[in-house]
Amino acid sequence: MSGRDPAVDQEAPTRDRLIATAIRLFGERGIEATSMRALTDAAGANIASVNYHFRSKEGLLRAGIDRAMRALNDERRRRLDELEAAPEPPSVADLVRVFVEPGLALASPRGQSAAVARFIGRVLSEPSPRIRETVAEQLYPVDARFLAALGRALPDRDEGGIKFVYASMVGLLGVWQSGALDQLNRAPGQRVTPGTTTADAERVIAFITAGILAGSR
Amino acid sequence: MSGRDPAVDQEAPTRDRLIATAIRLFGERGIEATSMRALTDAAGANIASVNYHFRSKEGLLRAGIDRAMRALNDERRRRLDELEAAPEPPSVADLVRVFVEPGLALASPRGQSAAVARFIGRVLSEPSPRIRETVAEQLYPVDARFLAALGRALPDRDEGGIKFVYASMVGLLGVWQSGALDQLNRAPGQRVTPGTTTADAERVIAFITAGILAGSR
DNA sequence: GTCTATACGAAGATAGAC
DNA sequence: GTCTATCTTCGTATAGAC
Repeated sequence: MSGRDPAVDQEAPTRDRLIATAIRLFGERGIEATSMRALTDAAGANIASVNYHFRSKEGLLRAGIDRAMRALNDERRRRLDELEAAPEPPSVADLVRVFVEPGLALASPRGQSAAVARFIGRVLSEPSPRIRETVAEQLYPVDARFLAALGRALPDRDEGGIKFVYASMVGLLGVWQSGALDQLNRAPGQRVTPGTTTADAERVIAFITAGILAGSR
Repeated sequence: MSGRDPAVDQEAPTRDRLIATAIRLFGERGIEATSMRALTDAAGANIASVNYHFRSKEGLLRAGIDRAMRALNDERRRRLDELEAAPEPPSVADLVRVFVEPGLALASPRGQSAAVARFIGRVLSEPSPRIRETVAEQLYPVDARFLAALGRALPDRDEGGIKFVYASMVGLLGVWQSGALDQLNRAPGQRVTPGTTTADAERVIAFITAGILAGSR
């Protein structure tokens, strides 16, 4: 494992190169499977730079979560603002679309979108309580707004019911983002199908919308 | 970390004690977070016994997946047999129930059910290709039967559509089994709510059933 | 303020004695 | 089958150069 990652801007400061490389490699290979030596090598940085800038591998991971999820959640908030500026209140289908689309069609300046999406999907399924805490902190401002909007769109549900359907949406989106199901239903040894395409977005939105609406009619 | 796990039968052979302890500790603490030294200590075995019986930590994990998922999938197949013995063909709701209920209400002789469910949820979100392969092998015989049954219940869908809804069901169940969403929507610092209860099973079934049926009407 | 060379303890894996 | 000793690689810490 030697040589730099050509997708990383070598002119950027070390700190930024480390975060960009972390999102890419954690997304592509997995977090545990990526050693700090391979990561700093790909970023063109010294092994000790991680400790200097982030204190630990987990600190670098948190910085990656911050960067990747902040952009995503800013976009979600922006689109929710638009939706709520309209005269009629948003439907459940509208809310699901606004939450899911930015996740499935991540726009990234350096074309890292697939790796970023996988990174977020992986982070959402991390068992470590500290990572979960970081994710929850990033998601909390968005959580609050979507839960309120869902509550208005589904006045017959209690708080537990709203939280349940919101968590199901977040979880299912994370599953698709992580590509965890790409290997499902293959005969043993058969090769893996590509991954979620943007064409699948409509199916994901339809599935989640119907799931949320279940029981209201 | 010293002392044996009281829940593990000390009379059982070393190999079985290791598998039982692995399912329990991997489920409770996470796979990466469980060291082989701590695991063998809890199982009352020597550190080298893992290498002898399973060649590696991953080999032990695979044995745990085999044991935990085989019981689950046997139960699914048994209930699917019952369903298909009836005169009228099973509905989508029936199929979802048969697949989801054994996952959410795992019956275990030693009351390890919660740990087993979390173990399976974690395994389903493992990024390692070799673990995914093992899971896919275990799931494949069940996959084939459920996909066929879903195809019969939804004659208007093509193969891709059937695979999509099946994968969504597997993924969403895994999310709930892993408890990954317990921490969602808490103010930062707030304590974590318990976990999925059996009472939630009906909501999960309703959500998935509606999601699968979306687009057929 | 940044970055590098180097060292330390713990992890998983393994060889060979018993 | 089981155990001790040992190997490599991991994440992390520190001293000091620029």
